Amino acid sequence: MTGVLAPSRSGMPDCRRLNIARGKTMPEEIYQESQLYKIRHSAAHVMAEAMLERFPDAKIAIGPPIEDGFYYDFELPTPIKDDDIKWVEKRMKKLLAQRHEFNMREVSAEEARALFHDQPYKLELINDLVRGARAENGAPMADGSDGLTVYTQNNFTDLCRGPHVQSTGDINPKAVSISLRPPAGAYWRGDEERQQLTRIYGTAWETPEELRDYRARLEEAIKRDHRVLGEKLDLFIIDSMVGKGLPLWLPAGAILRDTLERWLRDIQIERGYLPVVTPHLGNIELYKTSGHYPYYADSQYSPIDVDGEEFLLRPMNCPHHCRIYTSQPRSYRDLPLRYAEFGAVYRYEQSGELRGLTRVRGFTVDDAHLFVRPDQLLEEFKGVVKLIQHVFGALGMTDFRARLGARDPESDKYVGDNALWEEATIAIGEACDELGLEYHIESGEAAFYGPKLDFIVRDVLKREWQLGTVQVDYNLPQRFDLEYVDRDNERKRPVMIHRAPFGSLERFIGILIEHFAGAFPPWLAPTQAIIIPIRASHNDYAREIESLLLARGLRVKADLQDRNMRSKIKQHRRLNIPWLLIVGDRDIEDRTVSLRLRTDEDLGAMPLEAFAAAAAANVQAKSQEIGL
RNA sequence: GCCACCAUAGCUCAAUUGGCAGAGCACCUGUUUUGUAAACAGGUUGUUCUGGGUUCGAGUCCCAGUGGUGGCUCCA
Repeated sequence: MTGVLAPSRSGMPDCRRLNIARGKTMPEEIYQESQLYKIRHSAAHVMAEAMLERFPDAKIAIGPPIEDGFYYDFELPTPIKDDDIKWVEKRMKKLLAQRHEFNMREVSAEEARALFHDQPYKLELINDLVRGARAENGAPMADGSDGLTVYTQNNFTDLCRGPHVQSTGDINPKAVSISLRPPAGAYWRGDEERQQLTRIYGTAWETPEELRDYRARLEEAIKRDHRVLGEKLDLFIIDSMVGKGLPLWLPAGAILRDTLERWLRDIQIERGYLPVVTPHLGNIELYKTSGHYPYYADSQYSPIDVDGEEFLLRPMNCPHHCRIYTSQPRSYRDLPLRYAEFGAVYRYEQSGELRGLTRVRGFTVDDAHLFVRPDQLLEEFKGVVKLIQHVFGALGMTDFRARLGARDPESDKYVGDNALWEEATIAIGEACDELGLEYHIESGEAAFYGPKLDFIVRDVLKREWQLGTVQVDYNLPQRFDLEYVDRDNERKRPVMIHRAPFGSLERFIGILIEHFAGAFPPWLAPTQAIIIPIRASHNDYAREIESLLLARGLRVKADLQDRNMRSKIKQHRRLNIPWLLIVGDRDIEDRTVSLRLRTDEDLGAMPLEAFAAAAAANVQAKSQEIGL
């Protein structure tokens, strides 16, 4: 399997641009050929027409279809209000019902400029198209200098390559909405330095039923949002007095986190990793030496003065690990050295970027740095990829994409020798090929010091998040002057591999909560079983079971509250506890537990010892099933 | 950081044109002793995010700040 060149997320300024990268289940090419695509593209034009009626002085930018809908960007003379949106939506539906035809016309650059003489964004696009500018993915933005086309429906003409539906009558007004998502600011051409426009999002489907389903899917998604479940299941809070982006782990969440941490730590020890522990601060010289200091200027906190020396709250762990490497002379026989640490790091993130557990200001990287000889690079890299595949696989997380982040040849933000970059990029591709891992290459997604392989998943609202990552680095070994003495007694430079299978505990758990919709497999469930006595007279037996199961290493609790059994069942069902053990007279007599699963399946009475053994085996096996 | 929106009890939400701050769940007390999705009765719970302003009177209107949501940019 070879990598395919995929478009970068930004910089395709024509109106066919898709701003959300698509998963492999819905190939972009197929979408672009679909009727739905034409409907959404056309709906965007109709929305623009209605917007221009509401805001005659608005300047129009671009309006492409996206996943689940479309948007159009405008420069507005006044801020848009909810009433404006309502008006535009109503007007839009009327225009759709009027069955206006979409007419395509080829125009010369001259004509196009005349048509859009008062539309600066269109003029900029025309100039780029005429110059034969290429999008970042290398695709021509127009077929040739005279290939400009415009589409007109009713009183609105847009510079556009199409395709469109025949007539607005092909779009069901009841399958269109622009009020599901609020308007957003969006920079012209995705460039923070340029004008911020107002983006109006819409959604359009072939039938009203599809729109209804889409709304229902959104509502379902909210229910499994990790922030909603985090509160419902008492996993974590983010407290405004502690600070935004600084999550506090509650006991249940801390158990989940600790379970994952211990699991990965054990796997790593089996694979020859060595634990290290390093502090959360470091002298600023450390980061100047590593070269992170200027590169991370925007994302690190102000230095802390300690007796006249400056210290940084660390934004990454690698420099500390490099200093451990240099603390002793190293032989070729020592390599590879794999230093692992669950290392807390702190990064300044703009307030608007913060989000639940998936984007925070203090997080823990399940970090490791592998110091390897060049001849070990490929094998070690493969070992790391296998480890990540194992981690994802064990959790049933199959819905990810792998991205090979290569350097952007246009940019000068990278350090290091071109030949080494080339070599490392090829090595990563080879490793993936040998492991049968499907991936695609994206230029501009590399770290500043080297190419990387990232594992990317989508959350419930289809946003993409980078989790696991493996990065090859020739730069830090040089900056820290890392060496080993080779077989021939020559001092040589090792290569570094940075890797984090989870990426960060915070983000990973956020995604994991959504992946399981809060119903964790028993080995991860904060409470694995709850024992519910039917009457207070059964409390002693419940306590006895509790001790017995605790002694078997299970996380269980006897619910001795003075309330009836049915209300306890309801309460614990809500918390997604995998196993409910109901005990009454019959159970005491037979030394059984009556097992009810959180799926509401009633498995009936089961000998206590049999349950204990089966539950322990289930947890031991990290089973995804809760049936015993 | 930027654009738009939002903020009422622990949670989910009410409160007419500016006119006594409420309900359900949770929690507490009592009664009830229950075999698989909410027993009954009573009770507690508020700086209506904060600070100003307008008004006879502000949860409601205005300004500023804080926090949150959706998006952009950025990112583990």
